[in-house]
Order: sequence, then C-alpha cells, then structure tokens
Amino acid sequence: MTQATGNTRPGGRTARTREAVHAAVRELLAASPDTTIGLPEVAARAGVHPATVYRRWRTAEALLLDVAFTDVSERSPVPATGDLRADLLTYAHGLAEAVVRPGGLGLIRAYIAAMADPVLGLAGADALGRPRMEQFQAMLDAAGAVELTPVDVFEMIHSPLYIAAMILNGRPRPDDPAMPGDPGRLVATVLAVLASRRAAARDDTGDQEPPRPRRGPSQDTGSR
Amino acid sequence: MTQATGNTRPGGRTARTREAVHAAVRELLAASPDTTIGLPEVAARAGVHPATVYRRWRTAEALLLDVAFTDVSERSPVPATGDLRADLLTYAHGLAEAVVRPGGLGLIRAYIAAMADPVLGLAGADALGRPRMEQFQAMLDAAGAVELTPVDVFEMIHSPLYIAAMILNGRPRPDDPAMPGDPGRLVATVLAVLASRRAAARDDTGDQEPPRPRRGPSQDTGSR
DNA sequence: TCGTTAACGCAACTCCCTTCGCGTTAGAAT
DNA sequence: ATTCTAACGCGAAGGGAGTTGCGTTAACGA
Repeated sequence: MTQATGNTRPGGRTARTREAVHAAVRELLAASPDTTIGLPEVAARAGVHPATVYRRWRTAEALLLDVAFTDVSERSPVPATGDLRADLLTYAHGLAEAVVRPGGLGLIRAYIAAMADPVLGLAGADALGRPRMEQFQAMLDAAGAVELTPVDVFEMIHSPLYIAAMILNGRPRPDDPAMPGDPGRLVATVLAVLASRRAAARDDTGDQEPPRPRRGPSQDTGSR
Repeated sequence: MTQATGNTRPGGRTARTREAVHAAVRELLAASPDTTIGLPEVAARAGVHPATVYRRWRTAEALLLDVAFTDVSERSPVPATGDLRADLLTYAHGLAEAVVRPGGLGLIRAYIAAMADPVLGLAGADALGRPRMEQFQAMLDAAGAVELTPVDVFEMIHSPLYIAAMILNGRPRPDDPAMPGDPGRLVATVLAVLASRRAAARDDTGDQEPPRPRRGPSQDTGSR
C-alpha cells in the first residue's frame, strides 16, 4: 500500500530509519503518559529529519497505528489449552500488565482510533479486529464453550481493562479487588455468564437432564 | 476556583459568553465525529474573541471537561425503583443512546481524560467518579443486590458501552446482538454474576438451605 | 561493477495556534 | 447615579507544526 509505482526499497537505510522511528515512538510513549506525540519530536529523537517522518507516515495517528500493529502482530499470543479459566486468567493478567506498561496505553488508543476511522467505516474496524476475534474463537472452541462468543470475551475482559487503563493513565493500579480492572473478577464474570447460559439452555431443551457440558474436552470449564 | 482575589462576576455578560461557548462546543462536537476541537474555531462560532476563550479555560481539554461536567450534572439520572433488571435496562439503553449521539463521545472522552489527569492522581479520578458511584449504590440498595458493587456495574455496563462507542465513533450501531454494546446482553451479564455470587454465598454458609434471596424487596431480581 | 531512482537531508516557507499589552465595556456595590 | 474593576475586544507578535522544491545518498537490479 506504500506506493503504486513499480519497485520499493524495504531494506537497508529504509529499514534502519523505520526501526529508529519506531523505537523513538515507544520511548516517547513510555517517557510521558500523554498519548499525543509530536512528529518533529519523534524525528529528533530518532536522529531523522522531520520531513522524512512526514513523508513516510503523513500523520502522527498513522505512525502510532503502525507501531501498535507491529506490536500486536509479534507479541501477546492467545492461549488455547482447553482450560477456559486458566486461559482467560493468563490472557487477562498479561493484558492488564501490558495496558499499564509505559507506552502501552498510547498504542491501544491508536488501535481503537484506527478502528474508529470514519473513512473506512465498520469495514476498517472489522478488518483490524477479526484476527484477534478468531484467536479467541479458537480458545473457546478448545474449551468447548459453545455458549460464548469472542464478543463476550471482548466485552467482559478487554473493555473493562481498557477503560481502567485509560483512567489509571500509566499510574500503577493498586491491586485491590475493589478497584476496576481486577483480572480475577473479570474472568469470574465470563464463567458466571457461561454457567448462566448453559442453565438457560437446559431449561429450554428439557428440565430433567443431568447438568453436564454439551461437548468438547472432558475437563470442567464452568466452575471452581 | 476561578480567582483568589476578592469578587467575581458570574452574571450578565460573563454568563452569556459562557453559554455561547458551551453551545458552540456542543455544535462542533455534533458536526464532526472528531473529538479534537480548536479553541479559535469555538470562539468564532460563539461570536466571541479567541483571547476570551483562552483566558477563561486556558486549554481545550478544560473546556471540554467543563461542558461534560455540566451535562452530567443536569442530565442522565440513575433510576432506583427496586427492580434491578428494569433499572439497568433503562440506564443502559439511555447510555447507549447518549454515547452514540452526535457529540456524546467527545464529552465522555473529556471526562475520562480528566479522570486520567496525572497531576491530580487517583484523587482526581475518585472525585469525579464518586458521585456517580453513589447513585449506582442507591440503585443496588433499592434492589437488595448486596452482592454487587457500583464497580461491577461500571465494568459490565459502562466499559463495554464506552469502548463500543469509541469504535463506532458516531456511526449508527446496527442493533445486532452479535455486535459489541448490546444493552440487553450487558444487563444479562450483571444478573448472571449476581446469581453466581448468591449461589457461592449459599455454598459457603451451608449447602442445605433453600435458594432464596438473602434480603431486600420481595421481587426476584436474579433470573428471567 | 555500474546505472537507475527510491528514499533521505536540508532549508525556506506557510499556516495557525497561543500569548500578551492595552484600551473599552459593563457587572456589582455604594 | 456614580465608582470600581472584572471581563471582554482588538491587534500584534511569538512559536511550533506541517509542506514543498531541490540536491544528495544509497538500495536494488543488471
């Protein structure tokens, strides 16, 4: 998407400046909880001329998204061991840590802003969110949690952690369960909804059946 | 907080310019889904000199917060009829509508940004959020839902709706329950958690007791 | 090794946000 | 009605973000 004309030069000097600029963005994001970074400031720290940064990324928003997308592509895997509680806890703790880590919040803001881009519409949001949704579908499939969807996980895990991170804004979160964004409580919410929907499904298909998982691996994923 | 020196003049011309500027902010927020508004632009639309806006609010962020705070103070009541499901549904539908309404998202961003202000720390976030939390405590008290806290409501209702609104960014939400931010599903989540915690409480205090609410009004708030 | 040209450095320029000093208007109190 | 002065209007000036034309460097293919 960089250029429509013939060939490009992704290696050598171009790759070095790209890495230098990305590193500068991460450092600036980590240095200040503020999410607004100036392109001239980035260029200065990267040892690159501002015009170069403007030509390659055009706007600060696009640069932030580039860094965020690079991070998501190589970091933060979604576990799928078949143990729903353990998988959710692992992921939620990792996300809670990543979201408070210096600079982590700025990248998430950029990601959300990209999904909210009006020119792309819902298609843009879908294109950015779909890979992640498929990974969570794999996690749910492995656990046999057919009553849940990736949207449920997004609403009950990601949304509270993102909002809590925005309010915390880089400050360390006191690990008080009464504070918003407690990973254990969020995971318990998902499991409670799963149990509720399974109970509702039993009521619909017949009240006399014994309560057991409908399909999937044999371990119990619904309760402690 | 406006001035430490003697007397001020809240009425007359000052009040008129304040109203004009507030109205201009709302109009600009409604006109463009963009959340970044320029103070000179606001001043021009309000028929006020830019220097006046700069002197009174110093920064765009402070102006946004002033408008947002004014709105929250006079709009959006929290119902507390004793029927938890009905109260939550009423509030969630209203919030879902307010958050997508033109300009609504910008004000919420300003509110969150204010809570995230580093100079105020957690104290600032607490001061801004506490009044709302107390209103939700009243709603839970009226319904006898002692197993829930306002933080639960915030995590399960507000957070998903805010994030969904940020991704939607003013675009109309297709009322597909599979899309993030469906009020009915969010309310059902709260009720499922309530039922789960009541069941856990019964297991702790003794397994043989008949399953009935621990206290509060007689109507059932836990299941459909 | 050599030629082509994509990508970069440089500098000057434009634009607009933001501030400041000063004179004027109009609340609020006597 | 008169006085005091907070709040506003006005214009000028500062400063930083963003853009553009041109020369230079170096990546890639032959």
